[in-house]
Amino acid sequence: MPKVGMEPIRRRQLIEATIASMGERGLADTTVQTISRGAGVSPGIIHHYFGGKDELLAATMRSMLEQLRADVTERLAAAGSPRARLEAIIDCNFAEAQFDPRVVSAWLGFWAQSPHNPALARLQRINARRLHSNLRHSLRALLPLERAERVASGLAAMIDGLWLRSALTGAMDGREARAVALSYLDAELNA
Amino acid sequence: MPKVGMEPIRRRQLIEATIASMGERGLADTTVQTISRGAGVSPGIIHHYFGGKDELLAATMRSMLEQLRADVTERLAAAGSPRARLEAIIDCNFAEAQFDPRVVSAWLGFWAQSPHNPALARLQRINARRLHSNLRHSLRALLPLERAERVASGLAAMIDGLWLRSALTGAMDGREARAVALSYLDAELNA
Amino acid sequence: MPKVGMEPIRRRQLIEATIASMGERGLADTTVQTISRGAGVSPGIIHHYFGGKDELLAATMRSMLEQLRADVTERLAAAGSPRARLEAIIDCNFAEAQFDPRVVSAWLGFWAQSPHNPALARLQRINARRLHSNLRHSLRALLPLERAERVASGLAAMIDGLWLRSALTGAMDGREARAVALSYLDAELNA
Amino acid sequence: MPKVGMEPIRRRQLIEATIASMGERGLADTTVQTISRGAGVSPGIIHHYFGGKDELLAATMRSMLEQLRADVTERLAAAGSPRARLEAIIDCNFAEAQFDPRVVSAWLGFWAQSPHNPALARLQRINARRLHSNLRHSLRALLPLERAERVASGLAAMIDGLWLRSALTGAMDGREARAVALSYLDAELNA
DNA sequence: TATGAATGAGCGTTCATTCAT
DNA sequence: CATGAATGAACGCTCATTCAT
Repeated sequence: MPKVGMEPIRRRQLIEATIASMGERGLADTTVQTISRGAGVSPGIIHHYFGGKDELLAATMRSMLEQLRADVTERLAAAGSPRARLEAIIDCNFAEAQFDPRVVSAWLGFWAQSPHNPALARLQRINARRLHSNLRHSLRALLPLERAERVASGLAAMIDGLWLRSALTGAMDGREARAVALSYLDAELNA
Repeated sequence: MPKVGMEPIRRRQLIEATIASMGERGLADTTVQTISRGAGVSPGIIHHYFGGKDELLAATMRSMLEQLRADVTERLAAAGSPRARLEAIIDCNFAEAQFDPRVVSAWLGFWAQSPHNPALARLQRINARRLHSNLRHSLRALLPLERAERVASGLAAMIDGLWLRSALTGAMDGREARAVALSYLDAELNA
Repeated sequence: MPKVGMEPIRRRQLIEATIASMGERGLADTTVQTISRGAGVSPGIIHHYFGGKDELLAATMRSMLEQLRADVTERLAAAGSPRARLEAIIDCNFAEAQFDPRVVSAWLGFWAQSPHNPALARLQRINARRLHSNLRHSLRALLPLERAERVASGLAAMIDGLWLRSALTGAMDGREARAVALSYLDAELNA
Repeated sequence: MPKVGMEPIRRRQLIEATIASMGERGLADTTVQTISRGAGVSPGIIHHYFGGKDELLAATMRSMLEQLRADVTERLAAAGSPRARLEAIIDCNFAEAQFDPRVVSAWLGFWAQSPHNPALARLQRINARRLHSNLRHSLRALLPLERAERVASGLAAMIDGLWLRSALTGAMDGREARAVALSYLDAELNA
């Protein structure tokens, strides 16, 4: 019998190595070699388990999205009020795991590539819609429709923007980002 | 009989072609060939005028930053109050020229690359600081120090985030983005 | 409890799958994977039973030659005259099993490879000699030496050429090929 | 001004090197490296002038076909009778240049690959039709329709078969091949 | 000033083969 | 007896860069 059950282990290893390489070098300089070397395996294994580099990149993005989605779902279930739900969403997006510089840098690479790669664009669109829809749903209980829409767009943009600036400047951690976003939310709710 | 005075013309041509290629294909698929073909010149000319691809990319980013900086400077000079200055900054960032999808997409590429390219990182840092500093300076006249800092960070993040989402989803134009940002500003000023 | 007596079954399976793959894809695109998938077994099994791809290819060619040789031997034994013997040789070479497009296409691949592969070249040479010798032996009873040699060469070339054109154009079946070859034979015998 | 007029020189160089490599190693072991090394240029040049290996292979086959076609056209123009025309066709196919072992070996590679490569198949089909049509046209003046068809098929097959056996066994030169083919022709004409 | 021919390192991918199970 | 995970060399190809003209 062959060595069995390696598939999920190898897939996880390779996805982690992809995030690490994107964080260190950026997407442009992330090659099959840098990934496989980082995972301690041979380059050929990527094609064995993912069929090619593109599919590994898509799987990596899917994995990152899924982790975020699972976090949000769990925290939303425990939230008792619209305000608490909004706070939960913000908290999840700025949780330490999501604010890991390597993860944020990987996001940045996917963002830049997605307008030119249908598979990534699709994932990106799904995520953007989910964030906006989650925000709008909770805001609807607290604000009139039009303002709820606007604040949902603003909060979504601010979340992405805070991530972005953290990737670019490194001059902000999750706690600060959270404070800025909550300050915005409260200002709009109290306006 | 050599043509003289071609340098500024060629440099501008090549920078425009770089933005166009980055908008159409993304940074990853922008090559010396796509740029030179877009400019209607030979690949060798890039090295003649810029020394190499990297320097052309940096020059392109510099050019985009300079256009934005010039815009802001001009508009700030005409603004009579702190509130008007803040509005001018927001207006400039969401002016039509800055919101051109090709330009936004080029920005996205530079953002993704800059953590791994010192020349781009330097330019990016200067721009981020200028935006933050401009915002903070005007906000200081309207808010206490700590809140001014926080709102400056929030507004800067929101501006970048709105650009980002416009590049990724195309579902927002400059006018809407401006409204969202101004709504945030007013909410914080009135809080 | 190991399965015993699998060897001849597996070897036959793999040889059949090799012919099928060469017929469908050509030798150049026939890989250990296409063969093993076609046989419904794992790639490793080829090395278990044949030691490697090259030896499987040689075994496949040997198998095809042997089938032809056995056919010819049987038909020659039943032939009562030199003319009948020549007809038997032609018949065997254009029998339906030999004219199967997959088989002809496999032959074509071996022909192209054999000048650069000693094992295949050896098999090819043995076969070419056997055909020529069988033809010459029967022709010697009907023609003077020099003409017998020449017609043997001509018939051998025509047999291979008719196979070849059937592989390349598919515009000829065994019956037609047989008629062309017999027409040649009779023309030379009656000249 | 750039080094100019290199294109036809380089294309010819690379086509010659392709034939040489196919003759020495066979199509299967002919790589971009073996070709470019044989031509004394860098591997990248193949993509510069031909776009890729496949197009170089097709251009090589085209070049070989064109040489044969030009030969035949010239010789046919000088032939005064149907018999002389047939002889001219046979002569051209067994001319020394066409019987060069490297050229014959290259043909063999193309034959084996053409059923699986539309571009090669098209060229091969055109050539097969031209040969058959040339033969039939001249034979029509000497034989009834049905026999003319049959002998055309037979002669075409024999020409290919003699080439093939010369590639496989090396035991025949153009002069002998010519004699065998003419013997067949005369036998059929006198039958 | 400008060309485009030419290079060669490095890319993603394929594949025959090995081997622990 | 049989698997399929894993390797690593070699493939076709891309691309920034150089340079003779």
